[in-house]
Amino acid sequence: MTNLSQTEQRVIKPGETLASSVYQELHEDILSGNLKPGSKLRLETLKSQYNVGNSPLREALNRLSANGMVAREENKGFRVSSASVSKLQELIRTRCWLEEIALRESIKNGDEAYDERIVLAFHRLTRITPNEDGTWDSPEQEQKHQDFHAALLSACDSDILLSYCEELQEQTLRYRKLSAVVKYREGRECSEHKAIHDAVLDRDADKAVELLKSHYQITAEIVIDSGSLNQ
Amino acid sequence: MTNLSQTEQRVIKPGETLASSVYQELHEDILSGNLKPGSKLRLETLKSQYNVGNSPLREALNRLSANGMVAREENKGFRVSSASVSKLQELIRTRCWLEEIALRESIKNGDEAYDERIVLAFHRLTRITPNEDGTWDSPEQEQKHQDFHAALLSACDSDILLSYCEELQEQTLRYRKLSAVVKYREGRECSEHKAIHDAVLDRDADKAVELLKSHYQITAEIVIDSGSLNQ
DNA sequence: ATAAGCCTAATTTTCGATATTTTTTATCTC
DNA sequence: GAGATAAAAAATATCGAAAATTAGGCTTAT
Repeated sequence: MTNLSQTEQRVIKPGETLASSVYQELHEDILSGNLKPGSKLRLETLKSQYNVGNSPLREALNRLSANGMVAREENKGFRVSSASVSKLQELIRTRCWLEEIALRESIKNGDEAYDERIVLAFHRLTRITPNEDGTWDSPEQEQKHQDFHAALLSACDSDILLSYCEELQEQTLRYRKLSAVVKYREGRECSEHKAIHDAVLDRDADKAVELLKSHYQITAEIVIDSGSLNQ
Repeated sequence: MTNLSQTEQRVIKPGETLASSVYQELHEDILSGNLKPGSKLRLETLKSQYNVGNSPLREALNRLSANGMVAREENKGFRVSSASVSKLQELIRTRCWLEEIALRESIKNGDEAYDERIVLAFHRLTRITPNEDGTWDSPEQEQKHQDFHAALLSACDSDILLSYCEELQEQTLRYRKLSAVVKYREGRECSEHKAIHDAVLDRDADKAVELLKSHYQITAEIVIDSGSLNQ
């Protein structure tokens, strides 16, 4: 286990709690792959690594197990939830179903402000610049990518559905990071986003849905083909 | 606050933990309405009422807040999540979307075993008998009702989707119990179930979906019309 | 050899007490 | 009196140690 997001000096923002801070750190370390799928999360180890006591740690782990990042087994503690090809396929399938609904609803309900959110988010996404080494991934760029996809669904008026979509988005991100396919697939991905952008602004729901779904499926296939998953 | 599911003598089954036991008790008391929507959940109070310490209680509350039964606010503790007409409407709308998918998938994938599960669950549902006072609600009967609806979706091969459906089902149950509309709407409800049963066995997905959705919408309207919710 | 039972070490779970934060109450000023 | 400020009270969040559970190794009997 390499160095985690080392908490040299923890800063707890007002209105935050130690537990939520640890939650975020664990969340990042799972997404980034510092904590590998299936690996045991021993409390003593984590306590010293994250420099916290028992209660906030347990609280964070319980919250993580709620959204599928961590698996809990009674009296046997916690472990990072495992990853497999079949789980990824189920994840993508479900994500396509749910986002189709959210996208159709958004296109149906979307007003001028909705269009503007999409245009703006897309603009920011196209403005991202590559790193020195030619790769495209960085936290800021990943955030803009997420923001664009969130904007697409932002006129769906079911917060419940949106929260499920967000959960699935995070799970997907973990797989992408595991396989080091975070790299922004420059040309291809950019044109895919543009096509979705156009279809939504045209209020062409069928086309937008098809484009979005294949966008996810292509990404998933790349992850699978990278061969970093078992089964 | 009336008497909760008083833990005269707590029995912790093997492979269970105190936290999960308290989780179940709290869950029941929220569903049953003993703990009212929006009411504050003071730790000291709960500790003495459920006769447990700090850690298992917090653990249970955190788990409950994950599936929407309890709302958590940093540094301000927990409260039973509030209930309103608009929330119920969002809930039902989302539930219809998700169960439509799960039902269509089930009908598509369903094999002989699937049909048998439905027939069996339906048979058990029709065999329920009224209480002495003519009402129809009891834990066992409610369980059979749940089992029938679960059977309808049981050939959908996305566990993720099914877990979301289950979450929404529990939320819906809370509303039904709040409004005391648990009472099995004898004739009407029974024939609705029969119609769904038939459509599914006929593999008529469109019809089955329509029937299921209106089944949920009718129930929701009854709850709303009962006038026990604000807004 | 193999399986069952016991013992010890490692780990998770729980408790009681302490620290921190929020809410209430009382006081002061304008 | 209204509004702001500060102390007091209440409630939440956290810690460190005790209790309970599980896992692995050892012995013993078949």
